[in-house]
Amino acid sequence: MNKEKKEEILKTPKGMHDILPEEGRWWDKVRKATEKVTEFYGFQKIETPILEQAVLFSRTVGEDTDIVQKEMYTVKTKSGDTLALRPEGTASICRAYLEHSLSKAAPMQKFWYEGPMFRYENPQAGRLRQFHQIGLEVLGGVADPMYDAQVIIAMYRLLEDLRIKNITLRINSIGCKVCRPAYKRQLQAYYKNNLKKLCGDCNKRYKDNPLRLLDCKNEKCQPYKEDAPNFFDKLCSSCSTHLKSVLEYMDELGVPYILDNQLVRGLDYYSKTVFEFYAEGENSWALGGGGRYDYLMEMLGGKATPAVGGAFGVERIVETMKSQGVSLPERTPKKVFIVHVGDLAKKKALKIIEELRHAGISVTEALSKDSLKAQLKAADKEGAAIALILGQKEIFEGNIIIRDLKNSLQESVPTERMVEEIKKRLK
RNA sequence: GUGUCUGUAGCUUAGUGGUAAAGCGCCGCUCUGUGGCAGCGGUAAUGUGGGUUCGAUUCCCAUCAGACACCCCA
Repeated sequence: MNKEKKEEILKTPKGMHDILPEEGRWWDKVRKATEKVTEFYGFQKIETPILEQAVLFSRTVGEDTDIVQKEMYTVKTKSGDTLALRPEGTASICRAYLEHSLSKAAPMQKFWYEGPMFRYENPQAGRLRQFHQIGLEVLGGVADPMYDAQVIIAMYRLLEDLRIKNITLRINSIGCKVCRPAYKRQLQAYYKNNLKKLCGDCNKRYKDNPLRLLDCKNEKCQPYKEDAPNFFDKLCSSCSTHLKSVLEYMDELGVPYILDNQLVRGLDYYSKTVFEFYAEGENSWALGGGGRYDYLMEMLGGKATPAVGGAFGVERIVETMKSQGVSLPERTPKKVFIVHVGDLAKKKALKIIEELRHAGISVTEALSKDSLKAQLKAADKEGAAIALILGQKEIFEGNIIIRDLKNSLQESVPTERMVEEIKKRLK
């Protein structure tokens, strides 16, 4: 194969990465912590396909959002369906919930998921084309702010368990279909006369998504933000009490938060509570976020169903753990290493490995090396405690040498007593 | 989609318009059935394509990839 061809083939697609064993240890840590937290708070694991009907996302995430318009990977199947690599998890969970009529099983259910998500963007810090999310969802029941609080607390505890420091929680309410449109109009009315003085992005926002006007970082636009109508004052009474009780729960649980009226989430399906987690002073991007989405099921043609959830970016969590100096547990070396001398012993060694497996003793080897020296060196590097040495002489006598690698003492024992002797020494 | 910077062994980094260095790693030898230490040796690289030049890893252009930022988001 010529060189250029090879260069092309041996490359992950842009913005997508292999997770090599060393990196994978961080992921394992996150996974284990997630399993513990979700189990404790009663979330059940759910897995959905990575590909879904593209319309599932355009309906829910929003036809006009960047995620759908510019960032979705779509695939035409041979039968003419348009599928999409999922850009997020919530829509799939809701689809499954409706498809299998899960609402009939219990009034309220909690699910969690993990897996790769895909967005076609330019990669940069904390942003990839294939990234992984861990998400929690509470579906059904009533739109009780307690559930908002539970999702938040579970996510908060996960970050704590992972020893992430300076966790900042930002909360806001983006209202409901009663107060949000009214607020949007007021905002537009307020900005209307100043459009010429605003940046180009804000002019677009004015039309498509007025809420984001408050999000602009352009200097030109800052002066106008101060006097803009505040959503807190314009929330309807239902939204306003909902937000208040979520905050009360946070106070009750001792979770610090910042009430951030500039927090606006980019997905259409949110209503009322929205929140994001940051590792303050570490990165500009959020570790995760979420909110309430009481209208999502209806968007999919189902019955109106209260729902709230949130998701973390696994890569972002791992990055933060690394930069904050979170430690990884020491690798636990295999205790027993088998060494052979000569071809006959090599064959016999394979059999001994099986014997040890039956006895529940895990063992490593470097049977590809032939010299005794090289094998012992490898044993040392593995950090093994015991080396089993098997050569012509031992096979002939029906023995095996058990060598203690710490103090270099060794003893030849009959093979029948091998397991027993190893167990004695490992204690 | 836009902008800025970067691309040298497996990893971390030197360096030069004229034979491309080192540390770590890996393999081996010193030590022919006994590891850790040490000494010695070996392994392996200028992302890709083009241009300028007698000669390019170095300069120029393109491209790809990466980093960072905008946009947006996990």
